[in-house]
Amino acid sequence: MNISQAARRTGLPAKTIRYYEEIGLVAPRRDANAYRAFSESDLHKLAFLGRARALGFSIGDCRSLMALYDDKNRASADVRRIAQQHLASIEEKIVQLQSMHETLTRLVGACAGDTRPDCPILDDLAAPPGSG
Amino acid sequence: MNISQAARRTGLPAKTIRYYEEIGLVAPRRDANAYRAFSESDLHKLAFLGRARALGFSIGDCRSLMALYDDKNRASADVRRIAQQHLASIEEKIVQLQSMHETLTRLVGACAGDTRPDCPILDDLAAPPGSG
DNA sequence: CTTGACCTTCCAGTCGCTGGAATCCCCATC
DNA sequence: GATGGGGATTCCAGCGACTGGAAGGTCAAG
Repeated sequence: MNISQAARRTGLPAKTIRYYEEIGLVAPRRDANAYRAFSESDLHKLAFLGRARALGFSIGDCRSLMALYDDKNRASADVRRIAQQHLASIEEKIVQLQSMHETLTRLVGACAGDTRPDCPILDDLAAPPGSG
Repeated sequence: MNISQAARRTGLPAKTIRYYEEIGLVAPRRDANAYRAFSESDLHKLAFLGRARALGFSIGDCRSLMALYDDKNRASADVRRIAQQHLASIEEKIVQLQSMHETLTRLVGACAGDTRPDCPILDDLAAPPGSG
């Protein structure tokens, strides 16, 4: 199967698939004309990667997760640890974003958004409340 | 004032300040020895940038916001539009992260996390529920 | 034989820094 | 005047995870 078909089947851009090969996440065999030939197993790996990436796992995590998937003697604790750490970092990001969201919502709410120059958003960026 | 003092006063790493100069966000004058000499106005700009970046604005947005800040004939609507677009993108990110969080929480909760290989996390990555 | 859709590789760019090397400057001490 | 240490400077490379584009090879159809 050609790369464009593999792309269609996995939902990953062909460019991304090539990149995954380059960094050693998949290794499709090659036809005589040097075209990549994807097996069902390759597709399975790519789909695995796609789902892991969609859950926000880093490429490094994906590599570890695939290795664990392949290791039939794995301990599920190892998988769980990776997932839990990722979960924690997601929680951190959410907290940060929510804090930004809160501040921005307040500022946007305070700004008239008209043709006049007065702007609480800029005021806050120039000197946050309680600074003087 | 030297760069290290400017860094201390603004809370930005010296490297970041140099980078901001490189991309034209600040333009401290230079002493005879080529050392950057930061004025209070430079510090103010850097602090502005620091706060805007802390709210997640892109460098491009920061540039626009600073320009608006300097433009005493600005319309607050222009500022508000930038902030609102940013707010929308933050909301998008939060939604995405929350969706990841939900799935991961479920998977982590379902995984025994012991020495056995059975792992719902890997099962899900290999073939999500409802796929066959 | 040409057309056009595919495939290949390789290089550059994205974003916002960050680390490091090589060099220079300034001040204090001996 | 030499030396040492802590600044400062520039420039180049790299991060993560792709993405875009150029230059060229391949294949099936007409």
